Amino acid sequence: MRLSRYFLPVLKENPAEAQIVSHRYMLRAGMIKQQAAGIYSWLPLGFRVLKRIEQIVHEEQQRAGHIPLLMPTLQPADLWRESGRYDDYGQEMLRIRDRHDRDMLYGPTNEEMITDIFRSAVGSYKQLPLTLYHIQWKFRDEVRPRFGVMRGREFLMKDGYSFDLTREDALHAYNRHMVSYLRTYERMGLTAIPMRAASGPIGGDNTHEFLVLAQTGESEVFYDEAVTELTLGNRKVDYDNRDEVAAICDEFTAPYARTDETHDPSVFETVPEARRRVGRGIEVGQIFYFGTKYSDSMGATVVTPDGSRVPVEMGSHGIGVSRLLGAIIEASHDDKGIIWPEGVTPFHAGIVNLKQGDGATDSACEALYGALQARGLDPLYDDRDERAGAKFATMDLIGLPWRITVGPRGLAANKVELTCRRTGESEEMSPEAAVAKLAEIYEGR
RNA sequence: CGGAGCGUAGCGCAGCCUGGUAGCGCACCUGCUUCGGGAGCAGGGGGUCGGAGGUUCGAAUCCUCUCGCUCCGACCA
Repeated sequence: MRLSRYFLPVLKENPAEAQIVSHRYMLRAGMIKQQAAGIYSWLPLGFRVLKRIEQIVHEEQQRAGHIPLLMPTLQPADLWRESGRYDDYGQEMLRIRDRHDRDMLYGPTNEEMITDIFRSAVGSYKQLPLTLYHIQWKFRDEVRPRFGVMRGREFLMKDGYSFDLTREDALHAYNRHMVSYLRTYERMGLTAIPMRAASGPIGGDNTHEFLVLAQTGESEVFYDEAVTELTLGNRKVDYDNRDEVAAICDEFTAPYARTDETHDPSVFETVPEARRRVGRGIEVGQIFYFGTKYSDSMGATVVTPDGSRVPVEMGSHGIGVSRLLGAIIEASHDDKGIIWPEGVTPFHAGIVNLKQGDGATDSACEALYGALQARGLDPLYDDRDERAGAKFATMDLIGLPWRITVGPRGLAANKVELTCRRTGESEEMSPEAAVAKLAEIYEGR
């Protein structure tokens, strides 16, 4: 993309309403625009990142064997009357009436609807296991939205629903989700720690929240530092192998890691003092096994091998897709702006032309731009007629992980400068070498 | 929903107390100079002061109502 033809409305000054760093930078970098309290337009740069995150979530869900579909944002109230939640949910649920006076709602979640889909099409244990998911906009009419996309009213969420015959099968689905989530967050450059969560009124015994450590996090967290050092890396995982999947879950849940809701000081004391940490975290996902709550009340049953009929064992598993942008920025920024992890960056690299209009630099930049694209990369070429300082400031703000600086001085020796946003380190090399290095960095991503 | 505050140009703000025909910085447009970390000079465009009603000769300013947004608290992916 050529910046001169793009739509990137960056702000030099901080908007007054933004309190936390991710909100400030998302506004300043021209990623979002607030349209009402907790409701945002996604401008081109923000939209790109949102789509990258969404893509990673899709890939990892499907790798785990989960099947995508898409349910509507608006739902009929009757489904929710069946489960009893129409009355339970309270003011957070946005209720709407259509022209025929039918009660509708803007879905805050989809358990009822997915259960309805399931019961109308599945009747036998032979069709299990099944996990269906979608990535769809949700609405929760929060009393007090804040922190930009971290706590909006409208938000994009991946929610998946597992259906199994037995509790044991359902726990495998639970574990499968845990591992797929670990991989998902890792690909986004995040350390998200699974922490035992409070089961709440639904009463399921198995639920974990995934927390990204950040000073601005909403929840206080207590953990063994050892948990932050665990990674999946390039491990191959066979998601059908129960023991393997369970072993990974054991590995990642063995060190103490809890939110204030489930924190147990007496257990925490058993962690060696040098490794005990208290911090704050941003919740970016939750997995939940809840058994037959909805299948019971809504009649989602299957016939078992012995001919009897039982309600299916269910779980629901969510990732806060739009919230992740905020979480990633909270976890990865400096005083100049955002620092995108390579896995989610809106553009792979920025090209800064230091002397727009100079024949040699212009053509060198054009050549680089074409060469990067030929290698399958997506560069942002700052071809505006701006001074160097302004171009650098913009690049730093929008946080592309790599920058190629092209000026007449370096070009005289056939050199451009490749700069890492995260470390600030620069290296001079030929344009060809810069392209080759970037291609190598992004290989496999 | 309890408490506090703010709506004046695209963004950040002053002006309001003490009514008298709206201002500053950034951004934008034109020209010249400048050109490796948000340039300088000169000129220029842009605002029914959130909305409605009221008081007054006269309202951004005072009064009433209303809408929107923000912060603290309770609540939440």
